[in-house]
Amino acid sequence: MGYHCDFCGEQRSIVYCRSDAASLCLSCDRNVHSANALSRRHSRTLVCERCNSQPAFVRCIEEKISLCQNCDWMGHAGTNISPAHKRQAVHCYSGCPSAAELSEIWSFLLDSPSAGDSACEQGMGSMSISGNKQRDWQGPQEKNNSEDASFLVEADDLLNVNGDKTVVWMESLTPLDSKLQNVDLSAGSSSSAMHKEFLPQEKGRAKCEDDGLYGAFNVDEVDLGIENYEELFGIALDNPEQLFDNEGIDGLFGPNDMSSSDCQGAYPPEGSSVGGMKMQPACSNAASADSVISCKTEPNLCFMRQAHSGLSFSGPTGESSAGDYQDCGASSMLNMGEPPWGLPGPESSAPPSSRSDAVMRYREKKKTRKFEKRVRYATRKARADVRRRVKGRFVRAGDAYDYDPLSESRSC
DNA sequence: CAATTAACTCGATCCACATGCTGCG
DNA sequence: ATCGCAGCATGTGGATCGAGTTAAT
Repeated sequence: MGYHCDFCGEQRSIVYCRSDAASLCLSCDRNVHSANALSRRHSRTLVCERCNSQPAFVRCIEEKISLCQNCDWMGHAGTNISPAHKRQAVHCYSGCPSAAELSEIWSFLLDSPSAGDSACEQGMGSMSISGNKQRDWQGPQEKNNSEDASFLVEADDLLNVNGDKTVVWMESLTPLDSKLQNVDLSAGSSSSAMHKEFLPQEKGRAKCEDDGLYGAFNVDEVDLGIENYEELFGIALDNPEQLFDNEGIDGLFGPNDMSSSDCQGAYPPEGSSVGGMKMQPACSNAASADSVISCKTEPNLCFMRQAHSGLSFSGPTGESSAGDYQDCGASSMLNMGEPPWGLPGPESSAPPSSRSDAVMRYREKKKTRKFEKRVRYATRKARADVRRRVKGRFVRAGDAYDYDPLSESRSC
């Protein structure tokens, strides 16, 4: 994955789409994700400006750079150089927001050196939105959800509570207060204190409580034991293995990895919402079902703020291990309010065929999923890449070898 | 329907050695 | 507090093996 847009190959990549596993410039992002209703659901975020290969997780205000969790850790918590840098959560979005809306989401975007180049400005400029912008960038599913009074409080009601729609979905975008900004992100800092302090959803929760909206759903310290899943999801599985089978977990949490340390999220009942805010797992790293099942959770929920705009955000992951693959993009599936395999339930009117189709899609997705190996020391990798081998094993310098990565030749 | 076999998948293991890390003076 | 040094631990990729799973008979 490189510096340039995976689609056009010309512009600099700005956003990362997990569903497509692609880095895109803003122009292509809009083109690609406005193609159809499904692609509109893809959850995107900024691409890490350091490694250019991972979705950004935080924005370093001091350095004016968006970083994935690993780069953030390497650059901040992992060193003594700049642990005190103020950082701001980078949120995901879905749909097809306009340039203006994106700039509201990521106020720093236009100030960014990377985003400030002509190409990107051009990209943003091209993202003009027509009169009915809401329709333009709110996926049908979101609209359906919004229209479903049984699941979502009417968005306007929510707006009335807050008075200003901007407040609704921008509140968590404001820089964390100094105390929170300097949170220790060092590896292994998976303490509950960290999660509770750092995650903006806590802040959001507080606000919801203020609004009297949150009370309906309190998942503090939920133990995601097996028995709790049914409660949490409010569903009766016709086959419990659906849920605990990897397939099911994959479907629930999206196409990516979820390490046990990541799966701090508690997952509300399918399609549930709190005052118009849909819950979304803050992380969707791939996971063994076991790790998900066994993890004691912090209230690391990611609030999908689907206010009037229909734009959805998710907060940063509560991922604790820098070595894990990060994913701030939550499962768009969960967001869509429909389980991938079409769970039975009153809200699910999908025919049996679509259920099997969904299962097939997830099997395919699972097959093609790549578990990228993290290389900690590039120098060692470089050496290993050129080291001669015998049957895959390294050989002493000068010894006979049967494989030379450099020349692809055999000495014997 | 159960048992057997083949095909397939996937994780663990091995190797050498430069590099990174730690402790000590 | 800082620097240099020595010694140890680590990690890197490709091939292979074995256990487990799936499909076919």
